[in-house]
Amino acid sequence: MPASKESILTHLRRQIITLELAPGAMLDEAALCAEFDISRTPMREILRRLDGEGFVQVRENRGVIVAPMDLRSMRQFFLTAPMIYAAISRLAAQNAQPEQLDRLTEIQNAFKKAVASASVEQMVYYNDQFHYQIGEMADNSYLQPSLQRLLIDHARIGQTFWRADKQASAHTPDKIAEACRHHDEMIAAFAAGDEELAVQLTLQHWELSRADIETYIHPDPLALESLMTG
Amino acid sequence: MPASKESILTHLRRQIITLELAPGAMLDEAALCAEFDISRTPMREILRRLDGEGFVQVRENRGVIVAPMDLRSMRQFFLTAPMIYAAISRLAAQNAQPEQLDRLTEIQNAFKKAVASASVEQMVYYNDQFHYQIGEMADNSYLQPSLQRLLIDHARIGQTFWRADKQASAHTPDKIAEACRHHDEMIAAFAAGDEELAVQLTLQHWELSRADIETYIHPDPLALESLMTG
DNA sequence: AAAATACATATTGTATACAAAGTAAATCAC
DNA sequence: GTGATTTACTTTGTATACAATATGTATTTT
Repeated sequence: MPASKESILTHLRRQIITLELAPGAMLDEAALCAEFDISRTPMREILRRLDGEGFVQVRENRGVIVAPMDLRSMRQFFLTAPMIYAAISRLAAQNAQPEQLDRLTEIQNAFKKAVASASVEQMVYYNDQFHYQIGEMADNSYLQPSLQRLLIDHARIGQTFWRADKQASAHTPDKIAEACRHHDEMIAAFAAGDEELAVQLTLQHWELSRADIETYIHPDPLALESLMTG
Repeated sequence: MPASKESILTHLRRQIITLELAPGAMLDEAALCAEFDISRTPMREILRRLDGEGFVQVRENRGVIVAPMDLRSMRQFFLTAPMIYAAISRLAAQNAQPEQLDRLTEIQNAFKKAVASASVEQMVYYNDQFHYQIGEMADNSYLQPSLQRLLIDHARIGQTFWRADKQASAHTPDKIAEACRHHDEMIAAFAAGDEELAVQLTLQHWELSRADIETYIHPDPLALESLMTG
């Protein structure tokens, strides 16, 4: 029985944001057709749609690759993310519908389960879903495409965030627990329609993630020095 | 001889932003195939790509329509456009490459010709190209998709801007001439790398357009009153 | 032996036939 | 006459065969 196109899209998106499919990796059309038991035509349509969403790049006559992650775009990411996230959160606080808040809570519960079971892939996935759902609540078709692109790279760049915590020592505050708390508080802010609080929490949440990524990119200089003098 | 896919894409994009293809209009796959002399497979690929770019909507089993323009999204447009335009302009001032500035000047020259010949469609098209090129100069893959969606609707909503001027009386300042001057000044600001000036000009440019659209949506109340009392 | 060309192979793009889904019209029941 | 159901038809989606393009290998040339 062939898989539905929607399920294949979801599956591939998930593989890409969890780095199961590496940035820049070649996607073999024929292999994917065999894997999901569909013919080339619908599979090609799926790949073009993923291209439109920013997950892959379709290159004329030269196959499809997972969207690459160069350091050059990193700078633009740090510049753009807080701006869009803040704008989206403000709109979400203005426009959130009850059913959407229920869905957000559902996702957050799934996220908490992932944290409890220490499953990095699940954490990455449900965290992404959480922020995607906030985008849905913002209900702004102009900002959504940018948000989606930011979330793809945020999930991939921030991968270390969820992994690194395993090594957290007793005196280090638990980043994941803090991120999780942010989520809960954000849900409350959206439900209350408190724009300012929602934006403030979003920026705190961003800062937590940003700082972690930065230290990963620019490791503690002392550690570097000890390597050189040791 | 069949048309190239790229030329078909350009052609359809242009028809959509100039309103030659009305928002919500059904696109007949078979008719398009015949018109451009290609088979369904590549035409379908073109339509899905236009969907990814926000020009059309592909609805499962129910055909393709030109992206609709509802009043609901209008509000989001007014909210989002200045924010994205300003951010894009700032980045363009930071990152503009000489060849990109040359291209921008070329487009502006074409735009001026369109103004001189009073061709509304050409004005709409080259104005769109002008702002799209600024997006290229900003060199930010995260913001670009949002900009593109804004430009599609800006071109369509703002259509009146270029048309209405024909009726401008002697005492009304010429909006089109002013918009054209903005363009020239923006090019200079980008070339000089003057971020603040670029942003300021962009917001002025936006305000000119915004005010025009607003008066079109909310016509002079006195005129309305005279209709009721007359 | 190194570079360049030509050939073989694999992969991507296109056309078309077939299947499935949706739409509209006509018939039938009430 | 109105509403529901069936049937014909149109449109969309999928599979597959064929064409064009790219890639890698072997052969030739210098």
